[in-house]
Amino acid sequence: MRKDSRLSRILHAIIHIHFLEKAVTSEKLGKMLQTNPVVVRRTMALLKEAGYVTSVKGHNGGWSLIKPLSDITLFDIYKVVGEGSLFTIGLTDEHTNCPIEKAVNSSLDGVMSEAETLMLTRFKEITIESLAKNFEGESKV
Amino acid sequence: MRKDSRLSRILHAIIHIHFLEKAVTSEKLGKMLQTNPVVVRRTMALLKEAGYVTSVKGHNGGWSLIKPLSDITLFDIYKVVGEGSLFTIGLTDEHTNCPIEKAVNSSLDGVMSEAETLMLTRFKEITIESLAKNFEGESKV
DNA sequence: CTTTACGTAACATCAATAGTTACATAAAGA
DNA sequence: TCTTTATGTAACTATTGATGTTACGTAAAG
Repeated sequence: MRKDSRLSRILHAIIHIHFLEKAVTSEKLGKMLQTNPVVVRRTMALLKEAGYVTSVKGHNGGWSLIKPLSDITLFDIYKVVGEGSLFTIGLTDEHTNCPIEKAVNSSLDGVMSEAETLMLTRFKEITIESLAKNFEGESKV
Repeated sequence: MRKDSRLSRILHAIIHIHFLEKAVTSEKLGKMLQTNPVVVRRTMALLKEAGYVTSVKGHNGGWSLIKPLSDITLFDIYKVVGEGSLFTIGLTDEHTNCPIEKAVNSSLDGVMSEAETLMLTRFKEITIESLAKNFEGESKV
């Protein structure tokens, strides 16, 4: 199944923007992320809507951060990307009348909920700033 | 993203088979699972290959359990379905040279691995028999 | 007024399960 | 032996959402 890499991509982009002095164009971000400028705009639009970045048109335009990375958690960005389930495992018809199916779904759902809670808890503990410090000693751009 | 409901579906099927006296045809299982007999065969073939059920052709044929449900865990069935990642979150190019991307991927991967470990641990703790007992007091077939 | 960038619509691509049709094969039963 | 019942599979199509791409529109700088 094709994966949703928007979370990973946004994090990557936001940290690059953080380390650059000027506004960064979608063109440049596209090269850094190895993707298309339109995809960059589409993805960054989510961040903009959530109030983490601004965009400026025309010469010297591009994307800039509004909030410091220390104020943004992985959970914040996770919410930006959206609500889709975290898991590739799907339950069958959830409005079934079959008690067996209900028991199976309930059990799987319980385990997935527990794992989701764990993940979101971790996401809340991790600031983007801490990610940006995870490669000390290496070239930062 | 389209979900993989094979795990849920196999569990549902295996418990129905358990509660029925005779071998169950793909046709009947299809009705119970609200799907197509071919999809049932395709999915059950995985179970057969792993040695949990047998199939018999011709009159009075169909699917039967080989092992008792108490000997099968949710983890066993999870393995039957296959190795695809549990998460809809994907990492970007994992062979990148960009230290930022590496840090991001590493962090996301850490959280996902922890959650996966939790899930698989739970899966190992849950027998299919326990699922089949989860609806006492209700009609069992 | 030209160039630079974002903003966005519209469409094609991809990936993996699910759904469907069609037919081969094996086993039971008359 | 012939018919019916089932599995076993191949070969498609449908589905779904991110991703990739082309094409314009619009705003801002020079």
